[in-house]
Amino acid sequence: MDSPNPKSITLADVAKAAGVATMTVSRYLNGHPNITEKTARKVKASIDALGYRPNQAARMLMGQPSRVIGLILPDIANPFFSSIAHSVQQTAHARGYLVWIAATNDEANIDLQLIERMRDHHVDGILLIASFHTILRPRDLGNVPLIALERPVRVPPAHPKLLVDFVKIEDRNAAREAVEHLISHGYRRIACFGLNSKIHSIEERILGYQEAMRAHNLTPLPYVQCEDKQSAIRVIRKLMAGRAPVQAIFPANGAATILALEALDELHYSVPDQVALFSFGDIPLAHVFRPKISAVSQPTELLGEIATRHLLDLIATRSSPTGIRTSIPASYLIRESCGCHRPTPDKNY
Amino acid sequence: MDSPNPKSITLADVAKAAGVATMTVSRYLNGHPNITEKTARKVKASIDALGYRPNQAARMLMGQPSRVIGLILPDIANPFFSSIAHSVQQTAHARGYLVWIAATNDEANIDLQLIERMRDHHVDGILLIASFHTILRPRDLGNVPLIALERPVRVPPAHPKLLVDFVKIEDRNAAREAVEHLISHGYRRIACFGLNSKIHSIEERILGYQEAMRAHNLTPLPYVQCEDKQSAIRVIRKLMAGRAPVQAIFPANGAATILALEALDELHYSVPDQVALFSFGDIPLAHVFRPKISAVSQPTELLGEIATRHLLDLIATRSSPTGIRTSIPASYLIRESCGCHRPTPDKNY
DNA sequence: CTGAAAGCGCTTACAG
DNA sequence: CTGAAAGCGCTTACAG
Repeated sequence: MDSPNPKSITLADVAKAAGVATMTVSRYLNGHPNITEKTARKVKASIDALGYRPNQAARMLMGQPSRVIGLILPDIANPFFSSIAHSVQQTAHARGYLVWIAATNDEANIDLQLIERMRDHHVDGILLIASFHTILRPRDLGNVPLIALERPVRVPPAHPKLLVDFVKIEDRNAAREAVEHLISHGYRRIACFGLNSKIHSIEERILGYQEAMRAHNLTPLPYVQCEDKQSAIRVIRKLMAGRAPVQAIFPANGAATILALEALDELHYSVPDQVALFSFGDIPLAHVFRPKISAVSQPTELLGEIATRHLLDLIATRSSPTGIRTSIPASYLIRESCGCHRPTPDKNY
Repeated sequence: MDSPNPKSITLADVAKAAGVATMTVSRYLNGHPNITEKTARKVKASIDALGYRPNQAARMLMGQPSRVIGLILPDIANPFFSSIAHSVQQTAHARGYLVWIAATNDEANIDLQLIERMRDHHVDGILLIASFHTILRPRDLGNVPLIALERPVRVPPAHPKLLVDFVKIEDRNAAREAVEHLISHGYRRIACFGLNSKIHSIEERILGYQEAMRAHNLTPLPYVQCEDKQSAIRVIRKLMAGRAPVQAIFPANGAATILALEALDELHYSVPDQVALFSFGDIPLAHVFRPKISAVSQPTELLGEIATRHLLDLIATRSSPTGIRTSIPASYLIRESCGCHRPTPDKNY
C-alpha cells in the first residue's frame, strides 16, 4: 500500500477476493485433489483477475522445490560447453525447469563456491562439468542431487561414501577408432597432439590413441603438448623434421585442431599430402576448409539431454545418485584431411 | 531434528551458540555498523563453528536483494551470444552476482515468460537480448531494472512511458567501413548477403552497406537472403551469373559467412580472385582458412561487460533506466579474403 | 550497542 | 471438501 514498490498481490488477497481461506487457494495452486469444481473456478477467477503470481521465496522457505537446476561448467564461450548448455536448457525448459548457468574458468574452488551459492538459493539439483582438480566432499553437497558431466568428480579417499552419477562421451573408443582409421590409410607414424593432458577426457583420448597404435603393432609416440600458436609451431616443426616425419596428426580436441592447422599453414605443410589429420571434435568451417577436416563428432546435445533427464528423474523420484556411469558413443565425419576423398585438383585454383 | 533432511543451521542456532539475540547475528551478517568488536567476534566464531549459511529464501522474502541477475538470450550455442554470456558472467561474478541464463530460441512469448519467472524468483535485474518480435509492456517488468542488449526492445505505442536502456555494437558504422574497404579495392558490384533480415542488427548492417555504396555513387543491390546451404548455393550462383557478376560479397553475420564460403566452394569460385569477401563477424578458423577471412570483429566481451556494469550500477543506486543508448565501436581484421595480402602461390600446394 | 516482537507470503498438520 | 493457526528463517521498526 504505502511501500515504495506497489505491494504485490498475495495469496491472502486472492483468498479474500474469492471468499475462501488462504489454504484453499494454496491447495488449488498445488493441484490438490480435494477441491470442488466450483471453488476451483472461483479461485481461478480471482487469480486471473488480480494477476496473482506466487512468491517463490515464500514457497522455497517452506521447502517447496524451486524448479531450478544449476549448471556449472568451465567456460560458456567454448562451443563444446555452450552446446551442452543449450541442450540442458532445452530439456529442462520442456519439463518446466529453469537453468542457472555459471562458469568456473577451471578454477577448482570456484566450483565449490558455486555449488554452495546454488544450494543457498535452493536449486533442486546440479549438473557439474568439474574444473580440473575439484574434489567434492559429502558436506559440499548436502542433499542436492548432483550429476557430473564430461569430467568425473574426484572424491577424497576418506569419503568413499559419496556417490556421484557420471555421464560422458565415449572418448576412448572414439579416439581409438579415429586413429585406426588413420592407420587404415597406411600411416604408421601418428602423433597425438593437444593442450592440457590432465583433463579426464583428454587422458581417455590419449589412451584410445595408444590402444589403436598398439593393436596394430605401432609404437605410440609420447603425447605432444602445446600451449599457444608459437609452441604449436615449434612442436609441429619438430614432429615433421628428421628422417621419419610424422605422417598423421590426431589433435585431441577442437582447439588443438585449430592450433595444428595454424602451425601447418605457417610451416607450409599441406594436408593431407604431407601430413594427414583427424580432429577429435568438429569445428565450424571444418566442412568448408581445404581440405575438409575429418573429425570425431561429439554428441554434445545428447550428452546434455541425457544428463538433464537423469537429474530431473532423480529429483522427481527423490532418489539419490548411485554412482552410475553412462557413456554415449560418438560418430565420425570422414571428410578429406584424413586422406579420404582426395580432392581432384581444382581448375579454379 | 526429525525431518527427513538433516535440519539446517538457522540464525537462531547461531544466536543461541553466541549467546546473543537473533537480530544481532542478522546485523552482523548485513554489516551493520553499530556492533561491538567483541560481539562481532563471538558471532563470527559461532557462524564458523556451525558452518552457518543464511537461507536466501528467507532473505528474499524480506525483500532483500537476491544478488542474482537474469540473462535472456536467443541461443547459447551461438558463439556470438555465448561470448556475451561469458563476459556477463565474469563481470557479474566479480561483483558478487550470480547470473541466470535462459534461452528463447527467438520465440517472442518465451521472453516474456522467462522475465515473469525470473521476477518470481526475485532477480535483481535482467539483461535481455530480445527475440524477434518481443514487445514489452510496463506490467511485464514491474520494478526490475532491465537492459536490452544488441537488439532493441519494442514498446507498444500506447505505453511510451516504458524506458529501456540499450547497449549495442555499432553495426551500421562497422558495416559501412567494411564495405568501403571493399570499394577501395576497386570492387563496384558488391552484394550484402545473409539470413534473416528482420533482426535489428542485420537491418543496421544493411543500412551501413547501402550508405557506403551510395557514398561512392554505386547502386546498392537488394539484400540477398538465404536460409540454408541449398538456398545459399542457388542465390550465390545467381549473383555470380550473367555478364556483370558480383565482385565482392559482404555476409551480414558469421553464419552467413560460413554459408557463403560453403556455396562458393561448392560452385568452385575462388576467393578473392573471383569474388572477394568481407565477413561481418569473425569466426573460428577464419585466420587459418585459405584465404584468411577478413572480418569485422565484434567486441562481444566489451558489450557484455558494459551492459552488466550498467545494470549492476542501476541496481546499486536503485535508479531506473532512462532510455539511454550506448554503442560500442567494432574493429577490423583485414586479412586476405577482401583482396589484401594476396598470398603468393604456395610451393607446397 | 543490543533485544523482544511482529511480520514477509506461503504451506503443513490438525480439525471439523 | 474447507478452515484457523502455527511456523519456515530471516529482517524491520521500535524500545531500552
